[in-house]
Amino acid sequence: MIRLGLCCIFHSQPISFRRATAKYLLAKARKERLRSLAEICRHNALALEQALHYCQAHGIGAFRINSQILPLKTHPQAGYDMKDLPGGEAIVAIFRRCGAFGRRHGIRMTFHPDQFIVLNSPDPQVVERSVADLRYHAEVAQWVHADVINLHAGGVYGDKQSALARLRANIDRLPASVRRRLTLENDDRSYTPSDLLPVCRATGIPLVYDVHHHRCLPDGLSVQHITATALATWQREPLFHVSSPLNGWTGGDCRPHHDYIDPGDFPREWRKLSLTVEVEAKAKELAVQRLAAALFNDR
DNA sequence: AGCGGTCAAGTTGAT
DNA sequence: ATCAACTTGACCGCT
Repeated sequence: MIRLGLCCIFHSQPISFRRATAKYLLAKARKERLRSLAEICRHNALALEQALHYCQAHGIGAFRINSQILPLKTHPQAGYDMKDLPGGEAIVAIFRRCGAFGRRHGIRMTFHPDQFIVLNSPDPQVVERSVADLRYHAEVAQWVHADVINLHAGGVYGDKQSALARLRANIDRLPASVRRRLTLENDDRSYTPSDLLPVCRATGIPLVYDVHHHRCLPDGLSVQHITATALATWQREPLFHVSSPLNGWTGGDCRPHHDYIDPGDFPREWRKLSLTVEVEAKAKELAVQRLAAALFNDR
C-alpha cells in the first residue's frame, strides 16, 4: 500500500551522480565543454538506470531525481541542448530506457528542483529563469515518465497574500508539460499547509504534505486533518514526505534531518493509505530499508 | 592519495 | 553586513 521513496543519492551503495561547475567549464572552448558535459550526462543517465535497478531489487517504490542530472542545463552561458552534445541522442535513449524500466517495475520518479526555482518572486527575471528550468525538468520527466515536479511556494517578501496571489497567477501561465506535473510542498519557514491549500484548490495543483515541516512550522491543524485535506488534492497516487529531527523535538532546531526515521514520527494516519512517502533522511537507502522493516515486518 | 577552497541561481533568519 | 541553510557534496587543483 505504502511505497517508500529514496531521495537523489545513496549512502553506501556505489552509485553516484557527477556534477560540473560553470567556472570550470567556461574556461574551456565550446567543443571541449560540450564533450565534457556529454560525458557527465551520459554517466548520470547510466547512474539513474543503476539507481532504478537497485530500487527494484530492494523494494523501493520511488526515486527522486536530482535536479543536476543534466548539470547547468539552463545556465545562461554554459547551458546547452541535448542535440549539441556528442552522443546526445544516445543519452536521451538511456533516459527513455529508465522510463520504460520504471513503468515496467512500478517505480515512481519525481523531481524537487533547487531553492533557486521561485515562481512567486516579485522579480520577473527570477520567475522567467525558474520557468526555463522547470521546462528542463519537464523535458527529462517526459523521457523517464516522472509525474511530479515538486516546489515550495517561495518567499514571502513581507506580504504573504500578495506572494500567494503571484504564485497562483504564475502557475496559471506555466506550460502544460510543467503544470501537469507541478506540486506544491509546505516548507519549514514560511508556508504551512493551510497557506497552500487554497492555492492548490484554485489551481488544481496537488499538495505534497511534508509532516516534518508541518511539525516545525505548525498551523494549528492536526496531522490527521491535513492528511485528509491534502489527499483530496490528488487525482493520482498522493506523495508525502517524512523525516525525523536530528536534534530531537524538544529544544534546539528541529529542522535538520536525522540519519534515520524514528518510526514514531511516521503518522499513524498514513499507515493504511495508498500513497508514496519520500524518506528524507541522511542515511538514504539504509533509512528507507530500516523504515520499511519497522512499518511492514514488525508485527 | 588526501585535502582545502570553491561552486549559477533566491530567500530567510541568526549572528 | 555577513553568512549558513536549504533536497544534496562533488569537483578541481594543489600538495
